[in-house]
Amino acid sequence: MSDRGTGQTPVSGETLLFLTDDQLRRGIEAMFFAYRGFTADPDRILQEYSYGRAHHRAVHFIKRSPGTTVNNLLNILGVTKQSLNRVLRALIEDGLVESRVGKQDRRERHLYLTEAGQELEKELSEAQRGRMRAAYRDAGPEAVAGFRQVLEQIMDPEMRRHFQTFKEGS
Amino acid sequence: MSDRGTGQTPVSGETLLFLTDDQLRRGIEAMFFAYRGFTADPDRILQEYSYGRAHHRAVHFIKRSPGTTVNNLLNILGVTKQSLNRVLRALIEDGLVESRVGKQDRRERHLYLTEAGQELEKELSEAQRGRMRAAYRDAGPEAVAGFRQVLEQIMDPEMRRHFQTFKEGS
DNA sequence: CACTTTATGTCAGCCTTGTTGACTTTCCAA
DNA sequence: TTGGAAAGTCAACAAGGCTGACATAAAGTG
Repeated sequence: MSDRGTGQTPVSGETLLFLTDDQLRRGIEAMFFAYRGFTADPDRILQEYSYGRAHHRAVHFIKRSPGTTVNNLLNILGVTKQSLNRVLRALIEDGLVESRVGKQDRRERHLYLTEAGQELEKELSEAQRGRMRAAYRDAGPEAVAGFRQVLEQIMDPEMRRHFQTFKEGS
Repeated sequence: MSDRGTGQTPVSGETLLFLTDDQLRRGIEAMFFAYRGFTADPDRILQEYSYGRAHHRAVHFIKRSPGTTVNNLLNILGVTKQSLNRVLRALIEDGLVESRVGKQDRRERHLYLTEAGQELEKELSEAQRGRMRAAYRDAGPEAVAGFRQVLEQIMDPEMRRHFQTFKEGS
């Protein structure tokens, strides 16, 4: 151990070794490689339907919060309305998503998955969950708790808010 | 299948509750939101230089393995040579990366960061490490161990090979 | 009622970063 | 000497980000 990297200085306690630049770099690379795996299975399925990750994200969060408004989705996904609209238009035209005018506020559009949309969502999420389930099982419950804990800390506060909102809500 | 279709059904042992569809969904969303945070700081810096994430990735792995070949980088990054070439060309033209003809095999190009390249890399990685360090510190060493363990399981076997190669190498 | 704000949609155009395909040059190795 | 691997280039294209401008309808406000 000793040095490693450039910015190493002796640390006070041995317990802080996990904060060295080298450990952090490994964490960064783990995130990079893991994210590729994380998206690989849905990506393959999406290709068959000529959709992309953007469609997957929209479908996922509509499934998660049926009746969500366009604006809400915009905030969660962190893209422009033009970008999201392109994706939603395709999903609506293809009959996967239904857009209903709001009852209280008729300016709003509430988004729902159709039967076909539910099916695609199921196919995508089952593929993605399959990999996650295997990873969780191999790593064990304590590792999973740590995994979730660190991920939550990595988020921007605003994203964390979205994440935690989902946690409680339903 | 029994459970984990749509909702929750009793599982065999209480320890398996972390494998429910809902827990998996939370993990999936955590990955999504965390990855956004993970890339946010470097993205901001890159914008100032009119570079993108692709440039960051190239710079990161050249820093990690100085003298690596284009082909090696291609395998790690998982993109086409045309795509990587565009990025490398820009970095070379801007004087951040140096491409040296191989001595044994003169077809190969070995890639190195120049002084300027080192500087950009440092700026980017310090920003990214800063967030990771804070997350690690808040979560603690045991959580970090779990985090890394799960991420490694999520990777494709080939990516895991790359990741582990880096782990040992140097 | 008039005015403003909000939610949404849409058009046009731009950028990055990925793709495929075709082709060339270099040069190692059988 | 010839085949093929490594690298680079050119062209064309697509997804999915972005900005800016503008339209519409509905809600809110004075």
